Amino acid sequence: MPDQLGDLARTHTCGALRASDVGADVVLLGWVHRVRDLGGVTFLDIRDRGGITQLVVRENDALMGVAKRLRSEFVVAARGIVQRRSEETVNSKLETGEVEVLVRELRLLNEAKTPPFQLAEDASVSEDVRLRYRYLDLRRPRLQHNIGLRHRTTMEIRKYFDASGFWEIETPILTKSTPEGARDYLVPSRVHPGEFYALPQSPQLFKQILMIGGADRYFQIAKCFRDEDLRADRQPEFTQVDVEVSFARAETIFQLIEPLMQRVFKLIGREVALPMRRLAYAEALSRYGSDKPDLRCGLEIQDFSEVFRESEFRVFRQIVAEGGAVRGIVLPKGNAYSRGQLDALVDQARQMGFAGLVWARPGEPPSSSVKAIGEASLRAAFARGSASRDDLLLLAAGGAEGVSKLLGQLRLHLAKKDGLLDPDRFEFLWVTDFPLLEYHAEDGRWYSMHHPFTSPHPDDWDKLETDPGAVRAVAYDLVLNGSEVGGGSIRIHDAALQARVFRRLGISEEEAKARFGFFLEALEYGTPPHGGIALGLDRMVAILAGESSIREVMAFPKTANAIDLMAGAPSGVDPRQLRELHLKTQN
RNA sequence: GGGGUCGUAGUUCAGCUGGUUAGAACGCCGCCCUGUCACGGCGGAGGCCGCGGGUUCGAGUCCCGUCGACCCCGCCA
Repeated sequence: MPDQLGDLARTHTCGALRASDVGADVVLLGWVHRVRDLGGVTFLDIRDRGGITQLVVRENDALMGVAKRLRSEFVVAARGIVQRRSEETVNSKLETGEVEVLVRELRLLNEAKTPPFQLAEDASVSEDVRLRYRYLDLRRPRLQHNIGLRHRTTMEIRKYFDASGFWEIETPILTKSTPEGARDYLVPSRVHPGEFYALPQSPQLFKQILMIGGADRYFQIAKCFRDEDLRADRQPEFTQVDVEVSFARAETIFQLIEPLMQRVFKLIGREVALPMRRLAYAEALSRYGSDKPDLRCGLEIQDFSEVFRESEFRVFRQIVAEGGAVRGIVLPKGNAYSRGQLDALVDQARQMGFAGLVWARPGEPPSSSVKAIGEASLRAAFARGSASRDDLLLLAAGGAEGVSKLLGQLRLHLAKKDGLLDPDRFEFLWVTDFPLLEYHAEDGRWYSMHHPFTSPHPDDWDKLETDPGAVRAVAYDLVLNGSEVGGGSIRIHDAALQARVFRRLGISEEEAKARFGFFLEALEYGTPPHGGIALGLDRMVAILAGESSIREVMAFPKTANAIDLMAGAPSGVDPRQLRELHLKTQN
């Protein structure tokens, strides 16, 4: 039978006591972190969210019997007197290490089974075990820190938006399926046989309708759901800081979000320099081979097409003649790469999808493999790329965009390998002027790159019908260290333009009405110009915490197979539940 | 859907080219210990080597399949 709390009320957390508290009669409550039983005296480290404090239980004390029973992770209440430790016994590793509590009263509030992994050590434990026993992992310093940081981040965000005149408004979790975009999670309706709610992929339409409803400035820390495959930075349910502003231009959003980032990064003691850099999508792609470039390293992609237009190297010449491109990266100090490392790199490139990767070292005569290129062309290429004797030139050829994207991957690979991505640097970037549409050859139609409510750039409206691929959107992503941490746009507020975009997407009037009718109708009742952004809270906090997976900043994440190892979700359900929901499963 | 890494004690790992009784550390259990703080000392328990099949005189080790965790591609308006 465990003891009850009785009249014991916490006076301090386990991280609070200092030399100035000596003599105080205190009550501490927490878990047994570690027991050091020396026979005549027993030291107990007890732990709560605040830290660790050493308790002392001495012989001849009636309490010794209780102390001897204690094991790791038992829950205890201790009342005692704070005493100063002698100089030799001060523990500088503990915040409370100058003092200890001489126990006068000790209650065993609960026993605990031996944990499947040690909490007191910062030992490495495989992730499935951590997830299965998430409540234990949550007691360990890493998650305590990350979850606390997440709280401070959301508080900072709330304070910021409140001070900026925003209202936090909740939007429905049970909503309507809008099958464009990611796969929906569906919720069957009991009351309406054969009909379904969908969980929101984002509160997109609701926040726009809030603008129509005069909310003017809205934000929400919103759970979103997407039934797609997972990654280190993607979970089926995740949290967006969702923002929408009436009468906003893109500039309004940038100037709103930049100081927010500044405030948030102050939480980890970092100054963010403003304004942030901006890069048009097309430039990001050609210079970095990515729409979310990591700017912590240089390694820009350069174009060498002109060098090879007249070259004696047939392969490159032909690709350029056919409208392709020869592009490459100059790797500083790359001359140090051994032949074996270069072979491995070429191999790696093949796996990434490169048809071929040519390397050449300015510092030495051309190896047999690059002789075909010709000395003159090589010299011209080195000059074009300003490659010095210590450098390494890497070249690939093909369709311009494809080659850039592959080189973008290679760039990151090289940067990681050579340790060029300083984890302690934070490079923000706005990527702007995304294309409005992208063509999918499989079904021969255009799709919205962002979503169908994104405003086309006013200068490009007339190309909607004639040259859809060239239409820019007033859309922007916030990129941090190569991670997309936010994305947004100015929306279409004119029903006629919205209809035109739907037509371009091949969505008939009836179809549009069936899917978004409520929204299109609302659009006709005096919609103010508006726009906004959604920030990926999980990714943001992961970066703040220095974690490479968002699972480390979520209290209860799912595995890569979308399973909750602790709760055991998903699971089968009672046949009666299915009947009530008018559902039958196959097989 | 595809590719890769990994799966051995509660945990983290070692286990060679296939060869006696599968090891270590930490944890766990018992005894001893009055100033420890990763306490220490002595003793002990603990293994479906993920699962199924195959090759072999013999499989933790080789092969095939399968399941699970992680990473990547596809997917993620």
